[in-house]
Amino acid sequence: MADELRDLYYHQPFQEVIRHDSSMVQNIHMLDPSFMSYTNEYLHGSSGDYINNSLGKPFGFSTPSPFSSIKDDHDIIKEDVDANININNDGVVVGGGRETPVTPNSSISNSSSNEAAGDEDSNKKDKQVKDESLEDGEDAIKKDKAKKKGEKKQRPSKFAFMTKSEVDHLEDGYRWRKYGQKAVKNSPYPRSYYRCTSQKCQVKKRVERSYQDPSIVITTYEGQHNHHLPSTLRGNVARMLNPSMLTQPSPLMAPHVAFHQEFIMAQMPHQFYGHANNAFGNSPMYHQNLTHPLHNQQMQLPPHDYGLLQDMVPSMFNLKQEP
DNA sequence: CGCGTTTGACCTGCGC
DNA sequence: GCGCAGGTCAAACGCG
Repeated sequence: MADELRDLYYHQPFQEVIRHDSSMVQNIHMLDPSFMSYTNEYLHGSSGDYINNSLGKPFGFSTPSPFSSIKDDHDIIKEDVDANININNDGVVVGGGRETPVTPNSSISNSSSNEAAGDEDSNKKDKQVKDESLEDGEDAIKKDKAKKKGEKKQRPSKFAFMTKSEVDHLEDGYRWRKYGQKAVKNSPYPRSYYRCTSQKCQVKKRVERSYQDPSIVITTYEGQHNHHLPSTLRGNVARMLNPSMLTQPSPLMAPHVAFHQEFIMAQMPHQFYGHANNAFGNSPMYHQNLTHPLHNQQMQLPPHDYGLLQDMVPSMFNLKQEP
């Protein structure tokens, strides 16, 4: 891809998304999956994870996908079939018997190759393999190899978004324990690895700063929480549902943090914030924040795309209670 | 003392 | 097989 083109695609998603009073968090934007693929390749060299998990199309563009040079769309579709998600030629994600329309502006990066249960399973498998190898060296290794031969290692569900923030580790309501930090190739900024501190919860997240725009933090969630928000934080989240919070932020939470958390959770797909997300059902603020950035972006699009926004918002964010 | 961070070592997957 | 890069582990440490 030509360098100018890269720059164009890189900057496109961040055009005037949302402004907040706080200078700390100026805008938040969910990553379009293919954009995430692109940024990761762009930022860190070829990264199979994200490319393989690509869905949909990049911001601000209709067909054809400008990222086809990175990976053939058909390949992407094939891989996402495995993930119980498919994409038709109009960029509509189809999966699990439901259709979720995704506009070219769709910014959710949900690379769900398997759900959290699978994630947990794969983690357990990994541990099991380790344990076995400790118990019985050669046999375990043989078993392991046989497993690997027969089945591809499943990737856990991932969900990435970008945030313009001065803070690296963004408050999102859950408690995280940092378990690693690595230098990122071609970037002066390290990548941090966090794990949910709740027992038996296997959710992880990676946090890194874009070296192209150091004000942008790229957060990638992996897995699904199997527990509710910590109660103290949940109280704050509930408080944020009150539109008056716009002028009266929670005293326990800095305005930018409160805003940030609410925004993240409102945008996050249900599967990633299963329990907590329900709280945002019909919050006026919730809609205000959601439609705003998309609307702004939509201004650059052909009129027919605007209709998709109406389809997308309810399907993505109308948080239905699971039976 | 409990909890979270830091950091070097180690493991794993992938491309050549 | 080798080297590289990403990801994880776990001991040491800091903090409240």
